[in-house]
Amino acid sequence: MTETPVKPRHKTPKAAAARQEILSVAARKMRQVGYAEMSLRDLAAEVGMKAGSLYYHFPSKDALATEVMRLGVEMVQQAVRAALQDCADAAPRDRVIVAMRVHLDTLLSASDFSSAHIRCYPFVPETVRAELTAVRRAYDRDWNDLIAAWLGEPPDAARVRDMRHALLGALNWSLEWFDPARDSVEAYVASLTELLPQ
Amino acid sequence: MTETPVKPRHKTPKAAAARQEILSVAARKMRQVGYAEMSLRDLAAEVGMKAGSLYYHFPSKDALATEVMRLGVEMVQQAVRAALQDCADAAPRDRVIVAMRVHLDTLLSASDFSSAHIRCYPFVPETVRAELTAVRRAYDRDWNDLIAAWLGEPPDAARVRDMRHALLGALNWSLEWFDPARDSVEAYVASLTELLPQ
DNA sequence: GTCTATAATATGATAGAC
DNA sequence: GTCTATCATATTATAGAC
Repeated sequence: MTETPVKPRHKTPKAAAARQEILSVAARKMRQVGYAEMSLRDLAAEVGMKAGSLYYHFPSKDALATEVMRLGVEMVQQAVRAALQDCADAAPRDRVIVAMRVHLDTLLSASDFSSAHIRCYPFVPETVRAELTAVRRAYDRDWNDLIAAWLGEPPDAARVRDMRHALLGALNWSLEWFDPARDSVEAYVASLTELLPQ
Repeated sequence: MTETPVKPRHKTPKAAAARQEILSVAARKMRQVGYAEMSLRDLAAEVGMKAGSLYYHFPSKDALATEVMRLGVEMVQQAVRAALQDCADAAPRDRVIVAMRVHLDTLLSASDFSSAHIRCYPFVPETVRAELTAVRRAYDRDWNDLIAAWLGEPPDAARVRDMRHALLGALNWSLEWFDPARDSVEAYVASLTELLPQ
């Protein structure tokens, strides 16, 4: 019962670094080509190792994908939460706009993990989706709170949910059309802002 | 130069029926499990034939998927166009709302082809996407016209495009959350209507 | 038109050397 | 920790019988 390291997750620093590299490349591949189309041979080659070596770090392709997608939710959630803390006293409508901007920026430039999650979730194995339910719900709740504060009393759960679906739909769908050479996050957020009732 | 049948596309009525059945099942599978995850063996089994037999009707999996997705755009486009003709004299904003309702209804209940297109397009082979560019652009133009009429003068191409992306994002994203047992197209369209400036 | 049989290839995963 | 080698299986696609 003496001092034991809280979480000796990584056997060595080298293992931790390799694991991180695998996750990063996997996130990029999943975003680009999808879950089913990402082969472990290609992934390993881009990391600089052989397919079999991946199994030292992850027990299965599913487990690797789950980790990528779990990190993806946590990253966008943390980014949005941090930005909201920096404008804690702003008007509720302005806080919604801040959250939209940060969510969008995370998807489009900051995190392959977040965009991989959004693009791959629909077609990932049921067991993987099940493991992501909790983190997804937690992020949904953040948006529900934000939107409820904006819409004001009385709180109408169905209306809040519809607004969340509409806003996140307008944001997440950008993965299908956004071209950094032509579009800007700021400009799109400005257009969306026109749609939010004062 | 005498009367020749305009398009003797189908060798026999039986072939035409089988081809249609294959397309319908493929649309459902693509919507449910995605393009890469749809195996021709499973598809053929659900149609009631063997995998090899599919090649009598389609030269490749890509060609089959292309046809499914092409039909998907045309179906939603025709449904929206028909509805708009029925309210040709309505106010531009109301015509946008009609188009939203019909687009949504086509995705969510009327056409597996349309929903298969939307869900699978991001991860389908580049060659398939290339063949769909023209039909997709045509449908985009319909929405541009509709939105331009609503926003009025002066026409601002970037603003019209942003509005199209926002509206279609809010609609298409419903494939990720809509549950017929809980949600209704009418209710969601009503919520979206609140977001459209008068 | 659909079948059987099979070619050619790719995949996720495992065992054991180093 | 990573490698080589391989297993077991799945895939798209083709050839030819019926």
